[in-house]
Amino acid sequence: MPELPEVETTVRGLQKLLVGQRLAAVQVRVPKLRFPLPKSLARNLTGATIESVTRRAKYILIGLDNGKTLLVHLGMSGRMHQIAPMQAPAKHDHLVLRLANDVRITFNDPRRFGLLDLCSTGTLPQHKLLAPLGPEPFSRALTVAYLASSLRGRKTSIKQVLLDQRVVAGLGNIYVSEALFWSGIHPARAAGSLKAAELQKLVPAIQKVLKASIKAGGTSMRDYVQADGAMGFFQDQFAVYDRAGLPCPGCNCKKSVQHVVQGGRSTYFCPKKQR
DNA sequence: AACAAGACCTGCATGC
DNA sequence: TGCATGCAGGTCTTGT
Repeated sequence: MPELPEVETTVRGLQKLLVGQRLAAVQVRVPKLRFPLPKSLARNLTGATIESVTRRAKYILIGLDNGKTLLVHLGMSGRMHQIAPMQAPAKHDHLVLRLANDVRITFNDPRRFGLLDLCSTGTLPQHKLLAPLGPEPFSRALTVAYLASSLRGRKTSIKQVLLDQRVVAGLGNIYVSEALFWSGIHPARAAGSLKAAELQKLVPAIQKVLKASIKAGGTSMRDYVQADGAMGFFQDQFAVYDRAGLPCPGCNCKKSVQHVVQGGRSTYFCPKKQR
């Protein structure tokens, strides 16, 4: 589920709830997510005070005053949000954090593709999962020149290459379809065949789509909610994603949006506007 | 090195 | 009603 906008929205919500608070109790309910949880997780978290909540790609980074950082990835179906103080843990609440002020935060993930890990804050950049990540979409490092050199010679479709977190960090299946639509690029084009003029449209299109979604609180299709439990509303602004057979913005014809499968994943596009 | 396919999970919608 | 099937916002691992 969660791509950059959903993770960013979650981070912003968690910042308000967590920063400056001490972790009074940490309950690990299901120890096996994508990887087995570190055995020392609860021990290292309990009693620590949260100094920061930030994001790198689709990872949530929770910085503690004991020199450790909790790394959270939401996988396909994960969420982190507040639950009522007396409420019993729900199914798939794998980790429950109780703060000294009695606020409780759960990590809930039915499919368990998510992960939790603990890392020394000082060596965070070298973490095995963070080190290979490409530039953040809103950073100066994401330039037309960078993309041109990353895509050069690649025969894989631009759709699949943009899902590669080593190329650009944070895009997922929804926002790649949306960004390609707004840049007028056909998703099946070989990545290496894109012209500089097209990359010049792609970079701002990526930023525009992500920014609009963050503003809408992310996309809520089935699982996702913000940290305070509220839904996101970007699904109401989809140009093409999940809209097979419907008109795209700017096409007069009904049925302009096509659905194809690339690398086993759904892609949506308008064959009239995307070449 | 680049690329494709398989693997990991649960839940839900669909169709028989 | 039950059951089988396919699909879902991710990404690591394995094999060609």
